[in-house]
Amino acid sequence: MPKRTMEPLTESMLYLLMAYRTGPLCGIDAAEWIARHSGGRIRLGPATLYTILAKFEAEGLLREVSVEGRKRTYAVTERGEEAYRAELERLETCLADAASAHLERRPEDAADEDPAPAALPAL
Amino acid sequence: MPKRTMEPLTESMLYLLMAYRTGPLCGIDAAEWIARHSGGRIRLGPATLYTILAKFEAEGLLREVSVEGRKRTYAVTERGEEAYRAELERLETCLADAASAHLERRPEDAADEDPAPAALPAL
DNA sequence: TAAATAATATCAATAAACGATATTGAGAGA
DNA sequence: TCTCTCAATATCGTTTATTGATATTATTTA
Repeated sequence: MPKRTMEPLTESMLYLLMAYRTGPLCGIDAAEWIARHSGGRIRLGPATLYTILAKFEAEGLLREVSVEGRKRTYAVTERGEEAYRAELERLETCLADAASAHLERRPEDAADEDPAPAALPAL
Repeated sequence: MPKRTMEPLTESMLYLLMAYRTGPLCGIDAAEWIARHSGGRIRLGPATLYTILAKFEAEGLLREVSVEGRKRTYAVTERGEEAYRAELERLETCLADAASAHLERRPEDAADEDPAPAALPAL
C-alpha cells in the first residue's frame, strides 16, 4: 500500500491537479488553464509553477509523458487523482463543520470594534 | 474603508474563527473546541495556537475581552466575521471550479503509473 | 513559601510562496 | 554555420508560515 498522500494542498496545488485532470499539459498551458478557470483569481508565476511541478513529479502525483525540446508535458497519475479527491473531501469537510458550527452560534456574544451605534445587526 | 482582509486562511485559522464565532473563549478552550468539532482531525499545538491568536488580534479579527490572571479571553470582531465568510466563499468557489472542471475531463488521457491491468476505470 | 497547575509565550528549525532573473533549446534568417 | 529571438523551464533570494519543544508566569493548594 503506497504511503498516504499528504493532505492540505495549497490552492495553487489544487488548481494544478484540476488542470491536469483535463489531460496532459506543459507547465505554461496549465497556468493558463488555471487563470481562465479561476476567473483570473489565481495566477501562478514561474517560481510557484515549476516548484510545484517538480514536487508533484517527485511525489508521483504527476508523470512526465513527453519532452519536446524544452517543453515537458506531464499527466496526472492515479496517486494524483487520489490526492485531488482527498483535497476536495477535505474542503467539503471544512464546509460541513462550518455549517454544523453555525447551528450552535451565540450571536449575542459577538464583540464589535466600535460598540457604539449598532444599527443593523450584521447578518 | 478598512484594508481588505487577507485571503487564503490556513485550515487552523479557519477553525479558530469558527470556534470563536460560538462565543468568547480563551486559547486552550478554542483548541479543545476545534479538536471536538473536527472529529479530532485538527489539533493546534501551543505554538500554532498563540501565534495565530496574536496575529488575529493584531489584524483586528479577534479582540481581547477579558484578562483573568494569565487567562486571556478573545471574541470575534466584525472584521473577523468578514474574514470567516470570505474564506468560506473561497472554499465554495474552489469546489465550484472543481465541479465545472470535472465536466470537461478527458479521462482517456490519464497516465497511470503501471499501464498494465486497467481493470476498473477509477471513478 | 513552595510545589503544582493551567495558560500563555517564545525558540529554532523546517518548509512554502513568489517576484525577479537566468538558462536552455529550437527555429528563422542571413 | 552563426546569432537572434522566442517560448518554456529552472533557480535565487527574500519573506512569511508552521510547529514541536521548551520556557515563563499567575493562580491555587498545601
